[in-house]
Amino acid sequence: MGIKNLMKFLTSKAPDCITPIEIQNLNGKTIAKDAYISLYQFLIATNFSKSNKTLSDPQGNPTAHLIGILNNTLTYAKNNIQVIWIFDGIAPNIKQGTLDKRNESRQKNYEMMQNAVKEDDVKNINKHAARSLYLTEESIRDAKMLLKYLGQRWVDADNEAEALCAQMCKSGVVDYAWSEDMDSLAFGAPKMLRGNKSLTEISLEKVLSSLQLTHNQFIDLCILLGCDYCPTIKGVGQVTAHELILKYKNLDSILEALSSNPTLNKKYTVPNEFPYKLAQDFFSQEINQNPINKFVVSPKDLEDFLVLQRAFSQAKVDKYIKSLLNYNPQ
DNA sequence: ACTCTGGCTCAAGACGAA
DNA sequence: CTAATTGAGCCAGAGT
DNA sequence: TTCGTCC
Repeated sequence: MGIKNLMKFLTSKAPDCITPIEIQNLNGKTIAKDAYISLYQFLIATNFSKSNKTLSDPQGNPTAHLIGILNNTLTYAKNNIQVIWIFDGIAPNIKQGTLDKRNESRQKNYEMMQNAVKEDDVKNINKHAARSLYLTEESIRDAKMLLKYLGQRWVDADNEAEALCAQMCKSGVVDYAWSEDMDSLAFGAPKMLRGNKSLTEISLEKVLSSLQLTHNQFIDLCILLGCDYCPTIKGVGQVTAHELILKYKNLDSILEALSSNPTLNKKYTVPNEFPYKLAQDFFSQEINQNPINKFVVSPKDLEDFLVLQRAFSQAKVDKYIKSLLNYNPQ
């Protein structure tokens, strides 16, 4: 996932492009937020790392991600920040192998959990429950429904949410692309945000000026470091990758140099399958901007859904709605 | 001496009562 | 046989 | 600041 070691590399080679930012300083700003990454964080943090207990309603529908959305929305509303949640569409072919593998592993873990349940093996139940965690269609539907009732905005991306976040930031629809994945920079987001409670801002302009690279050269650097869409050249890590690009200007020339220079060729071995052009195209493609779904707060729907259908405490939901309306007058 | 790699370990969200 | 997350940080070890 | 709870 993401660009391998990019954060580490930037921390050492371009420290001034990374700045901690207080949420108060985002007052009036708009953010495109990668929804799946957030929802997974909520699910995993709540279900996996702590008690291994799943938060759900009596019917077994997960609710951890809904709690996350509620807290998140209120925090942003308090600070006068507009969020547009971006949902992933169809995964690109280039990534399908990884996804299949993940799904298979989840499925297996789910079966193992069922077995553990039969044998009343608590330790294994927890273990495999955690590893079979995934966002179901129903969970996503719930999440979108909740965002709707909360008066939030969301967009379905055709493909990678990450890419659309970056595109929206590039085209000025939003001020920031929020993601944990450093791919956003490769996709060209001028400003990205990471983190939840303690936020970090990363400026693409500063990245490029510190590293003395154009954006296309930066994309080449990301490919050399390692991304989801292309293997890496063995022997080339962060330092060498940067040096090679500064010296040869682009990936084409680097490969040319490697193949024509026996010494270099021996040192750095390019894999047989090295579809770097596909990766380059992928990072620099124009993304279709799908329509933004926009809604208004609906206290009644919120109560029906959360209290009646998902077993949230009436008192908490009331309190929540009250403060949301307070910060977000209709 | 510098760089890359692999193996290891740890934490993983938000709130609020105490 | 075989089903065990992801990433980040840190350190030892190997390659140049 | 820590720790239990959120459903």
